[in-house]
Amino acid sequence: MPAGPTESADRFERPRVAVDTVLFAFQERRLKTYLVQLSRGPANGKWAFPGGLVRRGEMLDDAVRRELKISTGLTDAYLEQLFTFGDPSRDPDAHVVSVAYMALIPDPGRVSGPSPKYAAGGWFELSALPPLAYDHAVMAKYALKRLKSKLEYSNIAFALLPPIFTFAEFEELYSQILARPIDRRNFRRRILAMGLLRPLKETRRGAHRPAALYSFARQTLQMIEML
Amino acid sequence: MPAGPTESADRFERPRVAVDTVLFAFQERRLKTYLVQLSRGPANGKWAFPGGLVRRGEMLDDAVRRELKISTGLTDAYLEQLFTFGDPSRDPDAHVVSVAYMALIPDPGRVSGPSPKYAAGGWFELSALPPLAYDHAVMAKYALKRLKSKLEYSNIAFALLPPIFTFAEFEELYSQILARPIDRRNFRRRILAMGLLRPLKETRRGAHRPAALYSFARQTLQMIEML
DNA sequence: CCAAAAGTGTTGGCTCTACACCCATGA
DNA sequence: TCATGGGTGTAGAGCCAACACTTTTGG
Repeated sequence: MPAGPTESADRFERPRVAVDTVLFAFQERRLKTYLVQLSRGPANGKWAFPGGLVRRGEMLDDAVRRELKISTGLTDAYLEQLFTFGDPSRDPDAHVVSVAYMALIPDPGRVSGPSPKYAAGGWFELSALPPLAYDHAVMAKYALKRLKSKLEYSNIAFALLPPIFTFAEFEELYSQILARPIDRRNFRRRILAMGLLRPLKETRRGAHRPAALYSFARQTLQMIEML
Repeated sequence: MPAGPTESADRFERPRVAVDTVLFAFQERRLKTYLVQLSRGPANGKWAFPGGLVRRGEMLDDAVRRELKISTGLTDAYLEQLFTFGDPSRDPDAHVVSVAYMALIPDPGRVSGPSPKYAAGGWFELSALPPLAYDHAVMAKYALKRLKSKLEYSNIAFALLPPIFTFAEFEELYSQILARPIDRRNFRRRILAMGLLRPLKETRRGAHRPAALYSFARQTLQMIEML
């Protein structure tokens, strides 16, 4: 005697608490985000950011990490709380208050397929998202806005880049995510002057002139006026 | 046969959702915040920001407005969501996830006493807060930080000032909240150049030279580089 | 030797900061 | 006329944006 959606909703006296995670990675010179395809519920077939209900006694961050592990296999990511969405009609099935997080990782290749809980999972360019469930399109906009603004006044890029990278990769990340061209000379001068990056002695050899390698001076979030 | 705190906590399968509101007003040349004194629960006697549980089917903003009305009689305020606090041990009595809001009003004199739900209520200077319940001291810091930074890149001051004011009052608000001296000439030049304020034709007569009056050009939040 | 990406300086304009005196009024 | 808060201008320094060619390598 399974409960239908409506009856199910009535079983809860209070709003439920969930977390949803907008996971970003920079891959093939593009910012991408990870989505899962729902296989049940009123939004069946639509895509969504991975998320789920918070358990009793669980920290919000722990709930995010748990869901991230289930959906992607990831055990480490930079996490930042974004906003809490509480419109009772955002999920037609029940009153779910969702705390949205942004997660950043340097290497999207490490992500394993989603759990059987979902029909599918994959990376999407932000300009070509499939139809999103609930209010997740709003979350996507909100997350991108936050990421853009943090790029301009913090060293948050460290969470999207591998430990060692070229200056061109660093600059490409900025110009792609901010969606505007960046003056190479001015940008390099400013970044190096503020000591954000640590120049390494090695270079990366490729098809052309070798590129000097850098790593971040600090791997923790620092607020700095950048642009 | 009232339930004790422990038994009460066990009745809920899931975390509960609450809102708490850090209400700011600028009065007597000082930034003040409104606190209520708890008259029951494990934090009995301590002070806290007004708040309460979100009801089923209720928007978060509506819950904030409802609690604000109960605690202060206010029906209008600028509201902004700050952060969601979800540590399960933040309330020793139950797992309560609290969505913190900042509220701004121009006239603290309008606030009426708190509901019988609370032992007392009143305005406090931020430098002299009484012992706060739960994690409300963290909320206070968070709210102040947000207010400071928004003063620097938006016209949010409109929500803390009456419809008509002198430039000296406007400047005093900035220098007090940012806790640093402001160069009167440079500040005035910049603010007027960016068209943030609308000069009125009247002046305010007092004990000394009359002061020109201003109002905000826009009464809605505008993001602008200010300082 | 050619293609492709890496790397490098200067200048003019603009913005920001520092700073001190006169003005208008009521008492 | 005096006390008090209101109101005003300039100059030097520092910062920012615009801008194009040379270098290094692999193929």
